[in-house]
Amino acid sequence: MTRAHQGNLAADVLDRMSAHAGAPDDRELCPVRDVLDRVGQKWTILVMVALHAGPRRFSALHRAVADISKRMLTRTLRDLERDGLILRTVYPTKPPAVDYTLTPLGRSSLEAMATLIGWAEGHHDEIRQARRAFDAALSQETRP
Amino acid sequence: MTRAHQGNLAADVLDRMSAHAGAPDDRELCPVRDVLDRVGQKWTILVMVALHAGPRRFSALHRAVADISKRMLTRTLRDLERDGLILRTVYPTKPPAVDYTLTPLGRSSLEAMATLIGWAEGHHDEIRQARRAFDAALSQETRP
DNA sequence: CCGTATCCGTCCGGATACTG
DNA sequence: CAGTATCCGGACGGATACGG
Repeated sequence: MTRAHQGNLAADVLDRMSAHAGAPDDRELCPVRDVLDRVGQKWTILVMVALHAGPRRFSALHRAVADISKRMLTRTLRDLERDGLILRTVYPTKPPAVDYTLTPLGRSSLEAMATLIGWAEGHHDEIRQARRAFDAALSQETRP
Repeated sequence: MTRAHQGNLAADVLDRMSAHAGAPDDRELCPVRDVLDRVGQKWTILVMVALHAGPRRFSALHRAVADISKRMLTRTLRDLERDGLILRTVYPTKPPAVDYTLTPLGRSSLEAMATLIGWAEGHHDEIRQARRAFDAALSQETRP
């Protein structure tokens, strides 16, 4: 009775969610909103993944993520640091160097995300196919 | 060599992501963006969870999610239908009735989401604590 | 090197009113 | 009942320029 095995854990979580599903979840009360909003932010995942292999400096991250602006990289890193998912270290050299590392909390969150990422990879084709079918059906009823 | 066991699967996914991390992921190429953008949408998860227990009608969903507007409920349902995650069925009664059901694809995606939801529940306190610490440290250096 | 400051367009999403 | 139509504020996020 310590811990359900993989298969039923999901159902367990979902059942608990169904219970208080209609609550006015004002972020303080709803962990799901709080966490998933962050995950949904445009750059969060990419930055976390870039950090997965080890500590990275600001400029290294800027190169790794490629099409992120400095502004958005800074904002994303600040948010993650504030949530305790990454650690920011400043070395008082000249010019100063800064690096970012995943905390244990950050690593565990990344592993939770990996489940979803894996699902995305595995089912992306099905989704794209469903979309094409939907769009095709739509344009046929509009202009027969 | 067929398939890694649970623990290493996450690392496996992440390693593959690290590889092509800097690609100009224009949605067609990057399943991660594609799927996670949807997950990050404000109402997606709540609606999916509401559907978890079984088929629901439009008005039932409207009550279940509580503070969603009809406009946003409609949009969310359309998006999910387009992606093949839910199925919309119209009964030509008078007035018409419509219900929504998770497809097998939708159910499997919900289970992937449940991992993240579970993580969120388990670590929300740590995050809130990290935030308080961060904010406290910030206001001290600004006004000592 | 590592950011902050400022400006500004875009789009998400809420409120409201109307329809078959 | 199950939506669509329209309006609109505000947040998200990019470009650019500047600072320690």
